[in-house]
Order: sequence, then structure tokens, then C-alpha cells
Amino acid sequence: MPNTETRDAVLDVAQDLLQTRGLNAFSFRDVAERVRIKAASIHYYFPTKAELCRALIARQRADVKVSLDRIDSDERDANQKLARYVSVFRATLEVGNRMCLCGMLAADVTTLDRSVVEDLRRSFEDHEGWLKGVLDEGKKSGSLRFDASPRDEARLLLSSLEGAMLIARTFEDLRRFETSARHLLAKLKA
Amino acid sequence: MPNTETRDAVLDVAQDLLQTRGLNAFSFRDVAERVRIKAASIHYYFPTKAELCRALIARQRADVKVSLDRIDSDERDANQKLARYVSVFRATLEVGNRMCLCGMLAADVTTLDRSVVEDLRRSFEDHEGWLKGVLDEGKKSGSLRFDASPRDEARLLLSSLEGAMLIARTFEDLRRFETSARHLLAKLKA
DNA sequence: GTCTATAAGATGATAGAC
DNA sequence: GTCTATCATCTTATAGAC
Repeated sequence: MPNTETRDAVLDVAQDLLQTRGLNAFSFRDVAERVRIKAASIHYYFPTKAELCRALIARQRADVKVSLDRIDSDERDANQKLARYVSVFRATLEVGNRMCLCGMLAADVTTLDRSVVEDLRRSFEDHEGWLKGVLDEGKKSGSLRFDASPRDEARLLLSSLEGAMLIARTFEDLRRFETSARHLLAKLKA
Repeated sequence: MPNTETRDAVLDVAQDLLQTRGLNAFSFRDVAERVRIKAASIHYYFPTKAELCRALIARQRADVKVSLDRIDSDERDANQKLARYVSVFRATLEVGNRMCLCGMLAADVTTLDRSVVEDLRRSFEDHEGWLKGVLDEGKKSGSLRFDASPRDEARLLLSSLEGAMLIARTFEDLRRFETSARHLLAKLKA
């Protein structure tokens, strides 16, 4: 079996560099140095940068699923679920002023292989699908209020959070994100 | 005097590549080939990539000022002003599925020189300042309605539009942007 | 202003030793 | 699994001819 420890370390470092600098601003050598192996060794786990990307998205989707499942089991009120959801984004920004993994890949989308773009879209759709469910349920239970369809409202919320991260990061100002997120949730509250 | 024609052509091509691929995914050679000069010649106009960046932002800020001034002189209603403002973003996406220049640089922010980051922030502040004015005036005249401060609401609107571009671009789906933008404006309308 | 030539280093990727 | 060695190519940038 492959050495999962090294493989995970490579993914951890690559993810951090990707979220911090962007896909085209870090190299296999950058990753290797931090993992303290040689660049060539990374190719043993991930033959190409595209495969590294796919693995990052796959792991991220699994991690997100765990987070969303936990929110679903912990919270019953839609407002609380959304607040917890937002806190996932804030945590990303909080540690090292990182951009969302998918948001960063979205910026680099034209430089990605076709198959990576497809995975990236599925990842966004994971978020949108969950948000749609929460919004739908919140509207029906009377705890949320909005005029668009749950689908459109979910898309708008995700987009707005991504944009809020992008700009808060530019100003290195976490409070910018927090303020935007607070207003976004307030607008949805019944 | 320097050859303004070539200089402008370099800026045009660099801007397109930047908005399409991102700062770290195009080279002086890429620009040179499209302008049909040699890469070394670009250094005559822009000694470093950072200076090219600064020039792009400076030109963009001037262009945006012209656009916003025109909106101000053409439209009196705040809702109309915002609709025109949104159409500037849509036009960018419409032609070649391009990301906003500043939004793209924001993704690459950690790889930018300090001085470029400062210019980038000023560019965002230009937008936010204008939006704040429109929102303030719209609220006072009774044509707009929102709960946050004009400043926070302006920041949120700009963030949301950037995020909507980012994700619409990922799906190569202009209508995603249009739908999000429509709902954003509807939420503000009194 | 634009070119050729060149530097000095980085990049993704592969072959083959250990 | 990890390494060294190597490849072919690209990158930003500079020097100096034309």
C-alpha cells in the first residue's frame, strides 16, 4: 500500500499553497521542500499537476460532506445552519488569510484540464445543493424569507460568500468578511 | 515620445490574458506573440511585470471613472444607475468569459508586489465609494431599501458581483451571473 | 523602438539507481 | 518509496547591435 502519511502531507501542503498563492504560483518543488522530500517523489503519488488537483478536489468534497452532515445533525434551525456554514468560510480566511479552495481554482479555471473543471463544478454543486435544501426548509418552516427560488438564492449566497472572501483577503481584513456575511444572513432571516 | 500604439497594444493583450488566465498563467512571451513583437521589446515599455500590472490597474481605474461618470450623467434613478453598473460586469463576462481585472488580481494578491496591492485596494475603493454614494442617494430619495450602512451595503454588493462572476465563469454560464445580479438589484429596490 | 543573444534560474515530467 | 540525474522548455530580465 502507498505511504498514506506522505501522500496526505503532500495534499496538505499543496492545498495550503493553492489556497494562498493560486494554482499557477506554486510548483512541485515548493510542495516538496515543505514536505521535506524531493520534487520527483511527488510524481510517485501524483503523476501530473492535474491529478494532484483532482485529488485535492476529491478530498475537499469529502471533507465538505462531513462538515455539512455535522451541521445537519447539530442544528435544526435554518438560520443556525447558515451561520455554521458561514463559519467554515471564516475559518479558512482566519488561518493564513486563505481563499476557499474552489474559489481559487475558479479563478484559474481556464488553465485547468477539462476533467478538473468538471470536478470543480461538481464541488460547487455540492454546496449549492445543500444550501438549496436549507433555504427550502427554512422558508417552509417560516424561519427564512426570500423572493427568488431556493436554487437561485443558494447560488447567490454561495457567490456572495466567495466574493466576500476574495475582497476581504485583498484587504487582509477578516472583519470585512464577517460584516458582509452577517448582512447576508440578516437579509435571509424571516 | 514613446510609441503609444505599441504600448496600448501591450496593455490590451496583457489585460485580456490577465482576465482570462490570471497573472501567473501568462508570460511576456505570450503577450509579445499576440502583439507581434519580441518579448524583450515589452521591457522597453514595462521593465517588470509588476510595472505592467500597475499600468493595467491605473488604466482600468481611469476607464472605470469614465464609465461611472457617464452613468452619473445619464441616469438619475439609483436603480437605473445600479443596473447600468451591473451591465459593465456582464459585458466583461460576455466577451470571452473574462473575469473582472481587479477580481482576478485579488485571487493572485499574495503574489503581487506591495505597491500593486495598494493600487488594487484603491481600485476596489473607487467602486465601493461610488456605490456607497448611489446607495446613500437611493435610500434618501426612497428608491432603494436596505438595512446595513451604505458603506457595508456597497461592499456587499461589490463582493457579491465579483463572486457571481467567478462562479458564472466556472460554469461558462452568463445566465448564472445575470440571475444573481437581477436578484441582488431586486433585493435593494424599494 | 525593436531586435538578437544571453543570462540565470524555474518548471513539469521521466528514467533508472538504491 | 525516495532518491539523483537529466530533459526540454519556459520564465523574467538585461546588454548591446541596429
